[in-house]
Amino acid sequence: MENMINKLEMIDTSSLVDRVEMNLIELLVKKNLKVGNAIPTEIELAGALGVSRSVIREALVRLRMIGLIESKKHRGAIITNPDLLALLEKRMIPQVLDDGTLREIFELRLVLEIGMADLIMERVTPEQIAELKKIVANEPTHTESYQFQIQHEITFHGKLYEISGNETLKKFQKMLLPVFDYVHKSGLLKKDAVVRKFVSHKGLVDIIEHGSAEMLRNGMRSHLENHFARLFH
Amino acid sequence: MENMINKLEMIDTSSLVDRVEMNLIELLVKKNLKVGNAIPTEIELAGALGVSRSVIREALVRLRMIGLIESKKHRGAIITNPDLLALLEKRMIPQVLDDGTLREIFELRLVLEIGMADLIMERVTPEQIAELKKIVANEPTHTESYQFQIQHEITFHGKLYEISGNETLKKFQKMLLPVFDYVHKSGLLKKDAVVRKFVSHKGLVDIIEHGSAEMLRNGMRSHLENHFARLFH
DNA sequence: TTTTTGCTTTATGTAAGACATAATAAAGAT
DNA sequence: ATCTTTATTATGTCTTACATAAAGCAAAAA
Repeated sequence: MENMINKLEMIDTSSLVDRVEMNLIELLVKKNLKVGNAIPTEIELAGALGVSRSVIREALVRLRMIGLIESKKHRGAIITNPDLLALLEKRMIPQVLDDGTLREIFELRLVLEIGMADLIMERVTPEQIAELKKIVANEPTHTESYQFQIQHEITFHGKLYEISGNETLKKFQKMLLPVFDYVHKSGLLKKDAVVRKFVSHKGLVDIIEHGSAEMLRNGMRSHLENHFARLFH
Repeated sequence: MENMINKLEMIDTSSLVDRVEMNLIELLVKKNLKVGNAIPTEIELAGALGVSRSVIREALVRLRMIGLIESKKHRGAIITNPDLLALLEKRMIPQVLDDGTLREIFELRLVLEIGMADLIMERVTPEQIAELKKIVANEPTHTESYQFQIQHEITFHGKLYEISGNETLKKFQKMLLPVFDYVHKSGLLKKDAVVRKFVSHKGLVDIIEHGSAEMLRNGMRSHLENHFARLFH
């Protein structure tokens, strides 16, 4: 009895749209279509695959949602260079993420900022160093509003992402921003963490100008110490 | 003339589905629905919003694609906790990503692995160290097949992601795997890089067992030196 | 009583046809 | 040649209809 059941294979329970979706992705990949190329009209696809237009439409909506195509109203769709993260951004609604995930995303930021030291040191230009100096010159004092201090943090660290020269990384950061704001405001992290300053923004700039990647990694780790402390205890 | 144009407001060019989509997201967020709660049927939603079922369906497809809801066939949809990266995974089709993005994603891996040193050192357990030792004990020699060596790389580094205790991070790695494979096989990176071994897997395990986060960061950076060299020259 | 089988209900999956509308191209007017 | 009008076309939206899978329930079988 048991072994009889085990012999049975899962039967394909995918819907028509599921198969059409796969079919279309395959088509796009196989045909090696370039960015900007138009894809056939809904009616043509429906005819070619022998399904109704509603099925095609639904499959196309999916492709659009995963960023494979871009639809122009009343004009059809074209292949697009998937902006990997623009879409993720839509899903980044802190209110609907559970606490564990929010925490993990917060960790991810720390990981990224420490890990990108090599990219920064390799690619930073003198102009960018000047810009960084200008930013830290306007560093807010402790007496200024919380919101203003946060904004300054974002400006400084955002600049670092920019210097990394990795667009994907930068988009990632942009996407994570609302989460940080939310995590800070919510009670997710222990509020009563020590607010000691370790390596300051200015210290980081000094390292970028005169130091090494290794020094920057360690400096950044120290700079983020408060955050780590709040995560680990 | 100019100031006249500036006074004009962008007119709303969104489609009905666009608005219904926003409406539904708002509904879900506002009602503070919990994971697992069912949402009204398509017909009810169509009635309530005064639009046709097809519009509702299309909006629901979008919500499903961004992971806000999960549909059970013929039974309706329920709220779900969005798996941030499951969707991204679908878009990770190396063939449709342009070279620049592929390169950036490759960099991202290096950034992550260096940056996650602190998470590893904070959370690694004695059992996990034992597992790591087992993995490096089976290290393939240079004479074994390329594919086998790659597989071993994945096993080892995958374990590190696991030890980091950050599920989001781990999913991220899983998602990036096909890209690495592709990047290696394509001519995107200079093939003739020095294939010198710096810190070995075994060296990393030693650090994890007896060293510090700082040492692990530096060790990992050294371990990945070949990759960096190929990126930076 | 327990288990199996079949029925009914319900919501979604799929189809087909119709018309509205916006973007573009073609034709016509100046 | 430039501007305006008019087709043309593909998508956007609506409607209706029917097929089908899931779930619960009732009837039948053990």
